[in-house]
Amino acid sequence: MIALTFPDGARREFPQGITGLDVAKGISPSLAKRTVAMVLDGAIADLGDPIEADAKIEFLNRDDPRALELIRHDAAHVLAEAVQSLWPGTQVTIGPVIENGFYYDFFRNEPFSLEDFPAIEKKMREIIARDKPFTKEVWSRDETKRVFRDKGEKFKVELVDAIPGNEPIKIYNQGEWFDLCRGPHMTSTGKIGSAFKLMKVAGAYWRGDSNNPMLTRIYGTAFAKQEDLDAYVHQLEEAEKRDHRRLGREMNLFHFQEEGPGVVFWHPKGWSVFQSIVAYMRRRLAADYAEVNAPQMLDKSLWETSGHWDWYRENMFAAQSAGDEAEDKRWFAIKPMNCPGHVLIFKHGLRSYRELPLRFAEFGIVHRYEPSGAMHGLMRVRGFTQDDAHIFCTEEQLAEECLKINDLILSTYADFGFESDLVVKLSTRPEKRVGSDASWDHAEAVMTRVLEQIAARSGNRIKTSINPGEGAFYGPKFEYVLRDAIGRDWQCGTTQVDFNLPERFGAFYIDADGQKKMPVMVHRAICGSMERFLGILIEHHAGHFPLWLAPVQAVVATITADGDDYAHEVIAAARKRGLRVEADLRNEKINYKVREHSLAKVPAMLVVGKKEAAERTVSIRRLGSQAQTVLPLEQALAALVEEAVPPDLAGARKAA
RNA sequence: GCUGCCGUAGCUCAGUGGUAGAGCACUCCCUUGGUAAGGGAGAGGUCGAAAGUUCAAUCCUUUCCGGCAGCACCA
Repeated sequence: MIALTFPDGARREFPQGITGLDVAKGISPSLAKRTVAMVLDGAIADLGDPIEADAKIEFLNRDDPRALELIRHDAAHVLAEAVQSLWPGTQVTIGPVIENGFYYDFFRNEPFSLEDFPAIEKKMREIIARDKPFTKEVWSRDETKRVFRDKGEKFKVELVDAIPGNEPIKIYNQGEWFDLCRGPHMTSTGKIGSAFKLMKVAGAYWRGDSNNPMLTRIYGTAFAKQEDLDAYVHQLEEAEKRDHRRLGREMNLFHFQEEGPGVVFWHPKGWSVFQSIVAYMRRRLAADYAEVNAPQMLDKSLWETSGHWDWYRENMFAAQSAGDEAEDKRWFAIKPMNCPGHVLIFKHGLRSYRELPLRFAEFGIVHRYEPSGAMHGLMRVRGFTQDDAHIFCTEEQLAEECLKINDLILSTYADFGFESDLVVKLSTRPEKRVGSDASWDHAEAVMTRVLEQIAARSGNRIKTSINPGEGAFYGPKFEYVLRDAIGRDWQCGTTQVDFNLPERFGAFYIDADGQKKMPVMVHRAICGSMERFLGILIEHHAGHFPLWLAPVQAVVATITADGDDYAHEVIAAARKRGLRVEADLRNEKINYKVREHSLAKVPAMLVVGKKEAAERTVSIRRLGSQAQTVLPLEQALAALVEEAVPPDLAGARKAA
């Protein structure tokens, strides 16, 4: 006999090997009917599994959040069956559940297209309506391979070989169709319900390796209830509305064009926001960093010294004199990183231990030849500005410097409105790397300790994790990940410890004992790429920038031409106070103007007509609100000026 | 880079084997209107580039360039 503990705390004995289904039936037939799976000691299992030992048991119905994964996984199986029944000869591979749904990868000479979706969905509905039970069998390895080989499913045969020897080979049947699968599944296909949808089709490499054949992947999603599916589809539409590429065009911030793949044409308004961010960063750095500027192009030999020519050449641009007659035809590499330049600045002249830590910051523009398929608006470009810095310090100063950087990064994110759901990840030594194991051991030990301190200092508000093998080739790194308003994660900041570059360049300082010593070098970025960070901000705010960032903070719009003189006065007064304002004195109705500036996402409209001119007031309409507030001019401007103070200055003022 | 899809006016998109259209934006005119589109007229395109098929190509074919989705990549 075994003892099962139920969620209400009740404990009952059952014969060993009883199935979850029989336990449920014993309680009530209706429970058995609505249960799709069970949870044994916290792990989801097939309801038909025999229970062999004492456990806590819980029955899941399909509305339980934990069942969502099962619904999606089952839907993936049904998708595969539907595809194979519509296109016999198509090979099935894998079909896992992912964050917002599921996918299934197929091998077929003719790829699928969106036009195939209605037919596939129809077939899926048929299979679900049949409501065949999912039944599990355990097969022998050889048997499994033989069956799949006979069916021409060579990918499945490979999968069987990849299953560790001690694990059973499980086959799930759903009527006639079956699939190799780890499980668990619900009791029958009918439990999937009708709230599913195929989303898109794309290529994907077999087992994620670009040397392998390309498969066709069909993405889908499924929910317990139709309204959940509708809400999800709606959320996707919302995400599309805040796509920074669309907003960048609509708000006239920047553009791209064919002649410059992956490089940004910044328009006046976009550049204004960009410069507001840079100005903010400069203020934050003023106390501790010295800003420098290293050359854009340097002789190839320097990149050989740094190791980039060997390690990073595929991603670099190179340039030489364009003149046919030019004598000097040597190659210059356009910098993909700022670090070598900063090492050279450090190396210029003798450095004393008294100067350390020495912190060089640069808003350096780097160019990287990114794979064409990687480029994506501002998020992934070939030319971008880093808020980069390199810190040269002693071994003893290293941990303290990392913590100092941590404080700077976290407080910066907070100022931009990213305060919760921050994660710091430590990436450790990769397979391809430079430096001795001893120095990696040491660096990782220091950074592991710092990581613990980061978590502790934040009162465990900051989550931490480890990315094994994801470090840079020259050292371990911290990656700072923030979450935007619609729940997407972005890795922005990074702190990297480097014991490679100082050595390659022979950088040293004179220590207190008069001896040469090699400094430790720390690379760090906060926003990462300013372009990308701005892209994130656009999507985070859906284009509704806070006043301190908005390129045009207010538009002064007249009702009729009678207001023109006063409007000029208002604009002059606002500009005098440092506000970025524009005039709209066009011969258009106020409705038209309101609509246009609302679409352009101008935070404030100051409407002036006869009345306002006579009373020396303005009628304020804020973006996103229909309400109008009439205030005396001075008062209105003072409020806007106050609101437009950047968060660091506002914070400093409050502290004072 | 790989797979698939796409490329027509500044933007969003129709369209045809016989060298092009709409709406918005733009310019001008009328209108001076109190908080999300007043009316009229005009201007604007080597139909991504090159080669091929054809009497004839924006349309069919090939290659290249660029973009989108996903994969791989993100040092």
